[in-house]
Amino acid sequence: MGAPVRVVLVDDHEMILAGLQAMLAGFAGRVRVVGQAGTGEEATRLVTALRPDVVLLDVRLGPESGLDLCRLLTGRVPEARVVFLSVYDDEQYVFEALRAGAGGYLLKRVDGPELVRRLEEVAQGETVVDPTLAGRMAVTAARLTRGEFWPGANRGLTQRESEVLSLLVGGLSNKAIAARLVLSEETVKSHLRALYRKLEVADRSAAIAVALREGLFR
Amino acid sequence: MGAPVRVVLVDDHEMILAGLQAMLAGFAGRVRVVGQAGTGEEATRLVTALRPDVVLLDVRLGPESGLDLCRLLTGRVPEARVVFLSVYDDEQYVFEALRAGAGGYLLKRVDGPELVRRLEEVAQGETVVDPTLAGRMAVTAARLTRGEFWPGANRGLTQRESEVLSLLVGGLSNKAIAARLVLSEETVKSHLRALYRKLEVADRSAAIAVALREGLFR
DNA sequence: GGACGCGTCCCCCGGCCGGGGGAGAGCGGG
DNA sequence: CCCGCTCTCCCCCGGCCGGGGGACGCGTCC
Repeated sequence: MGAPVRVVLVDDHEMILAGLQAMLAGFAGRVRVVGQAGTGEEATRLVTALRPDVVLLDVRLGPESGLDLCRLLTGRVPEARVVFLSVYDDEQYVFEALRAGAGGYLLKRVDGPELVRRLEEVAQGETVVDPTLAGRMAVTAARLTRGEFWPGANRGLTQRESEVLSLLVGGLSNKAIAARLVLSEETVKSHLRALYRKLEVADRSAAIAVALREGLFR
Repeated sequence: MGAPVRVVLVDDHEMILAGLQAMLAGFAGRVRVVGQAGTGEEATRLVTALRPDVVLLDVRLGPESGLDLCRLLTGRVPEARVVFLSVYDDEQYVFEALRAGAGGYLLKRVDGPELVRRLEEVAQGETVVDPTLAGRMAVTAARLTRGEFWPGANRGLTQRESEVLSLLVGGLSNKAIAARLVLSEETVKSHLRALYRKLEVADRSAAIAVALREGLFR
């Protein structure tokens, strides 16, 4: 079995941190919490200093994005595996998390023994995804991984437009896209108008159809 | 919670059958083994007669193929969900199993409580895949699912609804769909409302996204 | 410095869309 | 024979969406 898995917890809710500590307390031989942080900045300092095996990270970190933090951490400390802990059981989130370099995506309803098992697996290089989500994803997966990261340039799409398009393909409304990208709805509409012109379509559903046909999505 | 999940066990090893029976014996209120079979022929007879919620199936059935049996069973008794139980933790097998209409793929190292939980999930329509496998699959994915059928996942769409959906996926507006099918626009809207309910989405773009994800377009 | 592209945000307006009610016809099974 | 399902069509209404105008700051390139 070897040494216990060294874990850093990151969540902006004190309660969650305490809960996780309690949950993991009974498994001292297998998992050891070596630090906890409430903000991205704290987390970055801790992780670079402690170089843990796993970082357990909430997707929403107050105003900050857990995804951005994940990208930062995996870039800076590649041997530390980032596992998201979230309440959102949406496949879309999982894909974004994995694309951001995450080593796992678990739902907050896991219990202690399962969490410990997952942490051990992830420390050994496995990628762990909540089983219910993973089941659905197994069927979806092929399509989404077929394209590369940002091949939107085929139609002269800008970076931002590609991002908007990928969310559009995910079936999100203008409002939802705005929320996801932290933008005004008007800005999203503005990008969409440009998108429709470039894709030579009249509305969002046709845009989705074209994007999928030409593989412009993510 | 409702009635216990009715399960039929299929394996060519007497020992495995006995083991499963013993494992599930302690959960009589949640899972009930209503039959067991050692061959594909036996299994087919049992399943068509008993119409269980779940069929727990070994991938290797002596000389016979569990996959073929799965295809047969899902074709003949669509409401019964087939879950494979295997020792092979190879992604390839999982994809083949899902393509054959399976509702799940678990490894023989599951313990009682987890197996029971999985059986309940699968009976409720979830697709369950062993977490370690599923994690890998999420990243590696594969090319196997491209445009394949998925018997278990038809959302009870009527003929007409499917036609409307396929045009919807093509990016057509209500008016265009009406013209193509020689219908009133109101009729199209009526079909769409039913479609949104069945796909559990709020609008056309989300419907397109779901349809493409789940491959229920024609 | 000026032109240009990009990203952000704002206004107005008309039309399409989604949700809530229906209704009537046909068809098959209990 | 009636029930349930499917398919067809209707009205109203509120909200979302798409298209037309912009504006401003920020970089880059010449």
